[in-house]
Amino acid sequence: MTLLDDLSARVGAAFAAEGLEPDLGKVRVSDRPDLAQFQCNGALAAAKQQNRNPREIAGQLADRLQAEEIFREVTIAGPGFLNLALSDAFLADRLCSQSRGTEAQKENGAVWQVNPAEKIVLDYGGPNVAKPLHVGHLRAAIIGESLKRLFRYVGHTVIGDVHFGDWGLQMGQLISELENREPALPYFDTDKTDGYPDESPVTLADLEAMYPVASAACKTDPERRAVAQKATFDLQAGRPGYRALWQHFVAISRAAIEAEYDDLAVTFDWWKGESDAHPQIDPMVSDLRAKNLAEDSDGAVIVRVKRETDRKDVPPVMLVTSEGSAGYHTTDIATIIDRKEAAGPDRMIYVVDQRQALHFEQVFRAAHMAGYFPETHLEHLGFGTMNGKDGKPFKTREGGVLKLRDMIDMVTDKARERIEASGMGKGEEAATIDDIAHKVGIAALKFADLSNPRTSDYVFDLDRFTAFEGKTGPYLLYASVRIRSMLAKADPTGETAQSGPFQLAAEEERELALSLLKFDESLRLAVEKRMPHIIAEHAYGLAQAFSRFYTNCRVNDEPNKSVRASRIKLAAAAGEQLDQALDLLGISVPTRM
RNA sequence: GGACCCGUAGCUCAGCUGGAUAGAGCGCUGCCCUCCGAAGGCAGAGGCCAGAGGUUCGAAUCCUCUCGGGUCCGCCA
Repeated sequence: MTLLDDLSARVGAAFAAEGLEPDLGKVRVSDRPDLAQFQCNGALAAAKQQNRNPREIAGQLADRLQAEEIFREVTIAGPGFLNLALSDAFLADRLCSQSRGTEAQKENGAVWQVNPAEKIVLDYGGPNVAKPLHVGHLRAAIIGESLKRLFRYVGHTVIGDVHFGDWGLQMGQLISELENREPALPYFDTDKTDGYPDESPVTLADLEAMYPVASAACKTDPERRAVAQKATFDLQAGRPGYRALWQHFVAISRAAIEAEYDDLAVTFDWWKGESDAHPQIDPMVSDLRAKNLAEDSDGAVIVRVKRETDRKDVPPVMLVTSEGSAGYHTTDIATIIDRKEAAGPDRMIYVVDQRQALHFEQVFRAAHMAGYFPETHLEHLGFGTMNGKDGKPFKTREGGVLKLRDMIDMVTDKARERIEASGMGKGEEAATIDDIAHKVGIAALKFADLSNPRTSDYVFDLDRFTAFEGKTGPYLLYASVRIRSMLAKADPTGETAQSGPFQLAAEEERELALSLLKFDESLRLAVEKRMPHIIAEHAYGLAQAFSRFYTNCRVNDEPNKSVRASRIKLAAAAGEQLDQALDLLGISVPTRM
């Protein structure tokens, strides 16, 4: 139970005792920290329902609550707000059990656990063979990785799936492009059915160069397009040479893409591709026909998913095009079947650009109608675009799409500049500096992204993101590193933090304790709303609370031994929770800066 | 044409299941380093919450309309 749930239950009980609805006792963090720590506005609603004076109701509630030991002070204010302050003993006790809990639950969870726990397939990839990752993949990766960690931390089982684009027309385009360039290769010899070379005939650079050429040619030249379609068809039908070639393409692309994701500290459990769903497609189309859900229309096969209650136009799902190929609706529905068979999950969640919202709605409806998976357990979590300073989706100076690799280099270089300018890392080896610069750069990028609500667009601003001051990733890393370095000096053995009670006498100690205790509520909100920025906010608020504490409370040279021990414990708890929060955002902290 | 999202401080953005004096970061002004690394701390200036109506004891938040910006709307995925 989170702290707010606990308080709400207690206040709700007071409402019930007054013959009022207990739900009205909902407690939240006060929006007037100068007046109270927490507040409850339920007396106003109760007064409305019963046509009574809100201040009178609030007064009766306050009398009841004041009798409870956990409240230091319960007052009424304004039209009937209940203002609550908790006793220091309760805060200390609660903090103590939270710290113990964190210690004891390291393996299986957090200060707050979901109930019931689910098995979730989380899709946050979507890279394609032969196409380097670009900024469009960045947000899915960053947000998805964070959600994966959050879900796991609170008890869910999560399978992260990259959903590799390894199957469509692009494959035929690449195969036919290579056939044009090097027709003598054994893969194109129709008499041959096995014994192909183990070594790929092309490098990653070749592949990445071939794709745009092939793609452009197919757009302008119908003949080229027909050849590519034929190659796609043959590949899918199992032509041995094409299959062997395809495996090379997939393998070299995957290695490159996986390395880039690694750079972002983003990992996947499954590297399944669209090809894995392919065997499901034909039976699925037959099944949909048998269920009278699929119908012919203009030479194509479609599934109508529009509903009477729709206010907007929901076009049908394009199952098979008039050219006879499966579209991406089809692949996505087949993937649902494949995932269900492979893992039997309770839920499937897609972290994909907001602009795909209609697509997923169509797919989910079709899957639901066919009885493949309940629509209520299929979620599309859309996200906004990362824009340039002109407010339009981020482009390079030349107007092209920025590769992720270049983006990472850009932030890393900037981070290195900042580190050198600030005199950090002096005396460190070059390799260490490189590691720090990389971590700082990635933290800058990730925190800037995750501190915005998932659904919002935001503006990419390199200087702002990489600053060591303010609400940035580098600042939080710095805060974490400094807490650790301070503790190493004050409490080299780490023993102090293990024993002794928390003593909360100074206002800053109390505020830091409160900030630490709000973590559970942030976790719950972040998980329920699927919004990592709530954790980012919490991490920053915690760092601020720590700064105030550290500015105003002596630690190392505090003469009173038990006060000193308590403060060391507080600092250790803050450091630990800050690192935990950063980890949930997918941000790794360097040991030194 | 239809549907959805968004207009909050000079800038970048929170807050939106209605509640007290609308918050944060950057930038700006003035103070503050005898814990550890000034990362910051304290004080301050800066807002008709796009505009107009409506519901309500109470609206940045809910409803309607207007203006401005963005996105999507069956055969590429």
